[in-house]
Amino acid sequence: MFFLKELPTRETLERYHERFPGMRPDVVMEALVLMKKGSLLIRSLDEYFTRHGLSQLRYMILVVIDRQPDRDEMTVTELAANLDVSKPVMTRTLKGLIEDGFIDVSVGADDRRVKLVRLTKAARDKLAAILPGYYETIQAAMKRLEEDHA
Amino acid sequence: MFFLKELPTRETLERYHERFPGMRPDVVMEALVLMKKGSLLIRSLDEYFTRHGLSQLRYMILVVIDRQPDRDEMTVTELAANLDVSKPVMTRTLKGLIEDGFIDVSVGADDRRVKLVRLTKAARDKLAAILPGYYETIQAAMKRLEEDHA
DNA sequence: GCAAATTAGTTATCATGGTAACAATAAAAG
DNA sequence: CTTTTATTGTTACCATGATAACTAATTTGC
Repeated sequence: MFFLKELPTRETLERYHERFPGMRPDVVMEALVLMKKGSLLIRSLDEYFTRHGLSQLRYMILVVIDRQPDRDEMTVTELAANLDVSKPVMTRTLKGLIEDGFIDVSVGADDRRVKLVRLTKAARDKLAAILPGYYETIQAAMKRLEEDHA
Repeated sequence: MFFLKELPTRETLERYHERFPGMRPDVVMEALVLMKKGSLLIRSLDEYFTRHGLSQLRYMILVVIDRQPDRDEMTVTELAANLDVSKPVMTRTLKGLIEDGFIDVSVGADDRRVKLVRLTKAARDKLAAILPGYYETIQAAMKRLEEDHA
């Protein structure tokens, strides 16, 4: 999450440039805008997911398993790597998805350490139901960003 | 935080466009890139702050109080509003800053409900020590983004 | 073929975001 | 003035990210 309701103005950054000559106002400004816009977008999506009993990560897990071209199951480690979260977070989040009936788990046939994670029909239905609103939410948030940050 | 190590390709989004005609691939693509870039930037900065015994929010609190043109103190509510976090989070974070000797607190003279939050010399020193590396970190992260995401 | 090293996943604990409900104080309504 | 309403900041608790340390299973090296 990035905060700062009001970013520093370009003038303020120019003034800082005198104290810190290595600081490039245009690059820093761009970075601040990026962080702020990204955070606002993420916040909009989080709200949308929460309203539908999911979260960014819970949703992404379902999508990533669903979008695989060849297989219909993934391991915990694969999911963690694909979604760039730690394995303990993945374990905990999957536990919730199992409890909610979105995921089935089986033990790997040849490697009994691995857990194979697969979507239930409920998950595929959920995804289909949620996707249009997901895109709408993104597009509405992007429009707001353009208007505000213009 | 936004995840997804690999964003969907434009082609994948075009294909989704057939199933969800309301979805505009260019807008969604731009949003995904924004969230990802913003998250990576925030992550870089978080690491930098952690290495220096701070956090995004702890740092921002110090900066925001320091950057005020006319006053040298702020209330808890003002800080929470300026930094777009809830008041309980502000209370807890200030507590840590007080323990670390970065902040002094006094009770409002005319309104005894408010707490006036002021920087110590240690905080101003910390800010001066940390700012150059803060800008370097941002600029290095931006460079990485340009290279990777080119 | 067995000991050592590696890997998959979990548990325990911390950090840091949120909301709900509260006490103390101030402001508004009568 | 006194009662009601609103505001400030806190406490208690939940959600979701992280790391460290663990168990169980597999692989590697001799």
